[in-house]
Amino acid sequence: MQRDTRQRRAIRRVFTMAGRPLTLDEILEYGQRIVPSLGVATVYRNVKTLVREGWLSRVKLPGGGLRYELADRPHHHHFLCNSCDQAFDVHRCPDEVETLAPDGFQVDSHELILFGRCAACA
Amino acid sequence: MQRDTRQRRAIRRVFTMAGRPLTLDEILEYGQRIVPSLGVATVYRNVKTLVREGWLSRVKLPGGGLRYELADRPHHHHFLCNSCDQAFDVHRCPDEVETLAPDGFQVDSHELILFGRCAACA
DNA sequence: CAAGGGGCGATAAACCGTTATCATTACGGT
DNA sequence: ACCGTAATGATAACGGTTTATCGCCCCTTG
Repeated sequence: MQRDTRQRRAIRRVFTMAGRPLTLDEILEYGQRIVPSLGVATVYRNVKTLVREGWLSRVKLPGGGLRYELADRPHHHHFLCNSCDQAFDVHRCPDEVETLAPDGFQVDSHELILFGRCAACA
Repeated sequence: MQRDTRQRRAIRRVFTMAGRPLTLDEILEYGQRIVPSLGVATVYRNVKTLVREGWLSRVKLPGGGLRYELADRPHHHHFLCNSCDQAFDVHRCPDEVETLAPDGFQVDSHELILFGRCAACA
């Protein structure tokens, strides 16, 4: 049976407060501010579980490891800061993206990534 | 001084024939059809050199390792097949991409990736 | 509140892509 | 063709991320 531990609650809280995709290091760092003893293995375990439950989703952005975000967000894209390496949500999307593929190619989904400097770094 | 070896020529030929971004495994596989003795280290070494020379450029797509493509290509994007994991070029680009970022965010570049099934897999 | 067992966390170990090592090969200038 | 030396290739080593291990803790149920 699934237990409701302090660590698990902390990880969930980190995501609802962050509002942007997080790397495992970020989850660990922010989570330790709530539960200082939080360990790496626990983060990996819970993130994996939360993904399986459909509460989190994997965000594959270039450079470094995977990131994770709340799964219930509507369609959006991402901005990746070249300076601090943080990822942010971009809530607008160019139209007609599906039509860009070559003939015979079937588009299921798409990802648009903007690179640059975030508001804090610019 | 830079020598013109069979291996180096093979790797260059692989790229001019492929016309799409290649992973290191793909370079190795295709290269070995030209020079069967071709080894991993040689591929890594030459790819690194070719990138430094500006002949190849790194393509960072989600999932797995880096890919490489000819550097002299005009602005374009990529299609990633969910079935065979091959990457292809997409020569069209949505307009006004730079304007999608939130206020205060400075956009330097962007990458659009279409996911789906390529013509061969569909 | 007591007890059972799932979860935690420190650590070790597996994993994967990349780089270093080094004896051997072969390119290119003479 | 010869020779010096850069390049090759099999392998070991590396670094970073992810997973397995296992004794202890603490959440849950009765």
